[in-house]
Amino acid sequence: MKRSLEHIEYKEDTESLAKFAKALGHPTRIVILKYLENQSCCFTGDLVDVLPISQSTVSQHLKELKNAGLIQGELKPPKIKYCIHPENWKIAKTLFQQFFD
Amino acid sequence: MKRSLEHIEYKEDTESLAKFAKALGHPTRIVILKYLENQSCCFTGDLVDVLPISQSTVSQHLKELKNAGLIQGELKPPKIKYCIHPENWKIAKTLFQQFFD
DNA sequence: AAAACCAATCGTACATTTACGATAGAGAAT
DNA sequence: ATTCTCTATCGTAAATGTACGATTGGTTTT
Repeated sequence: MKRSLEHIEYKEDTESLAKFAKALGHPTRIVILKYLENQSCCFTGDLVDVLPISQSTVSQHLKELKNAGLIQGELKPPKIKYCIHPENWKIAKTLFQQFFD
Repeated sequence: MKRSLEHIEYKEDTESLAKFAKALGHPTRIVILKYLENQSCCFTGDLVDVLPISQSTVSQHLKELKNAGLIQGELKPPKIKYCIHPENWKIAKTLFQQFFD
């Protein structure tokens, strides 16, 4: 019985696309990204006001989007300004376009 | 301390996009869908031969893709023929296009 | 009728995700 | 220096995801 998850090798594009897709795989994160697309940028607090979830959960979702490379955070003390990460956003867009032909 | 996960209401398009994205959120499923896009259709066994994972795991991934509506299965005894679900595929494509502008 | 084949499902183990409240830490304002 | 504000992180609980081998069930072939 094998009981430790093995990691399998995939092509880089496949991994990237899956990573981006995974980041998009929660409605809250879709809302956040749509918000950022309209506003171009915003602070964490703005999202906390808009979303029906706690501050810590919003922060967690932002962290995941950041880890996936879809957004970036800039220190604007005492706040943090989040924006779409333009280059990676473009890469993601291209990967999805290619994927769907 | 609240310890049961609440489900929050989102717009239908947001939910749909997140659902499709979630289904795309694993490299194995990306590979399966790419395979289906090229071949147009295939049997479970074909995928088991190609992928470095067990039959039951492949079956599980197929189930998730089916639940997300991205593929459909047709009985071709003793096999099962899987194809892209054209209508939903188109919907997914459109949602991603809209999302990325 | 029995054997063979294919693929779904079951049972299980472990990892990851999602949510919360509480706490911490960095900077600004008093 | 102390207080206030904002947000990340910690700790925790519950749900979901990912993988496997074993089993089951339907269909075909023998």
